[in-house]
Amino acid sequence: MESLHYLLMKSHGMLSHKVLSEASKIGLTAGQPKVLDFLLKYQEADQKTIASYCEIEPATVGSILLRMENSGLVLRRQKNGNRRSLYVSLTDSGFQAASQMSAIFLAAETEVTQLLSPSEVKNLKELLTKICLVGAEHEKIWGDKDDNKVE
Amino acid sequence: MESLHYLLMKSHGMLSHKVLSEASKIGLTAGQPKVLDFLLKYQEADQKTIASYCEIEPATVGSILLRMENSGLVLRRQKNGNRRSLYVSLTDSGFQAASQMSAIFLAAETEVTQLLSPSEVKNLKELLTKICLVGAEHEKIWGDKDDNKVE
DNA sequence: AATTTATTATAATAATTCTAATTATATGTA
DNA sequence: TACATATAATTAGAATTATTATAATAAATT
Repeated sequence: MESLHYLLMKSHGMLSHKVLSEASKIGLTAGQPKVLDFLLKYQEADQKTIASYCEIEPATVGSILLRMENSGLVLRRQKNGNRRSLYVSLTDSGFQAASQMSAIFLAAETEVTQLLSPSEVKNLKELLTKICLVGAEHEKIWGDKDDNKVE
Repeated sequence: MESLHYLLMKSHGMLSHKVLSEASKIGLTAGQPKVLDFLLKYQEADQKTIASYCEIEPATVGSILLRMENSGLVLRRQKNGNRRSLYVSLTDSGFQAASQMSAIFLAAETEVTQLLSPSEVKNLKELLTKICLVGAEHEKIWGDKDDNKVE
């Protein structure tokens, strides 16, 4: 039996490669799909929250968002007189790209889980969710923004 | 329920961050732990095989191995008169580093699975293995099945 | 044997990400 | 208010990764 590290590296790598291959066809670069995924789900957030969700550094999110802003996918603006945080949201063009990505995510997930039954997929997601909860204790993302979308 | 893509990104990211944080303390950079993991398990291989295992591009493996060779972790040499493939193996120093990494992998896995029972961890690994098998069909590492889907 | 095709690695370049330090802003406290 | 501390984003520079093209070699075909 392979190590968990290997299995996660490989599973994530396979899914991610499929996603990025499709994403590049609609002009998106590597860091952008996960940001679009977040914004489609949560509408808007400051950059620090996006960094935490995407498991990348705040400075990296900054450079990704700069490119996305330049290509018209997102807006960054201040909110409620807070001049320290920048709130990020999708433009119409960004919403369109995010919707396309959503379909791409789904197709890639279907492909990599082709050997699993629906109940196994559900089981897998529940187990992975328990791993994510360990990190969530530090980050407090889960729980205050609750999305009850069903599969 | 979050998407599989998100759950894999987050789980892998959490585990990977813990691993890399420890790896940097023993002088290893981001790409090196997974290569050491492979070599500890399989002793030696050509660069293409390592790339496939690590889910990264062959050219990227080349640059990772160049750095590892320069820092004395691996050897690259020809084998059986084949001057096209380079066979990579661990030096003593590389074996030592790989052993340290092995303990680090284990500790990180234990930490991120702290909310799972042993049987749940086993279950999780089995499900992830089924995902990895889909990729193996294309890569013919673990066996050959003909696949009608081509991109 | 000679030619063609496929494979493996490398080089050069570009893009991405990370680390550390900096700037600006907000919050807390005397 | 003044000051210290904490927070959010950015900048600069280094390191890493991916992409594309090329060289060398092996294998296959004629």
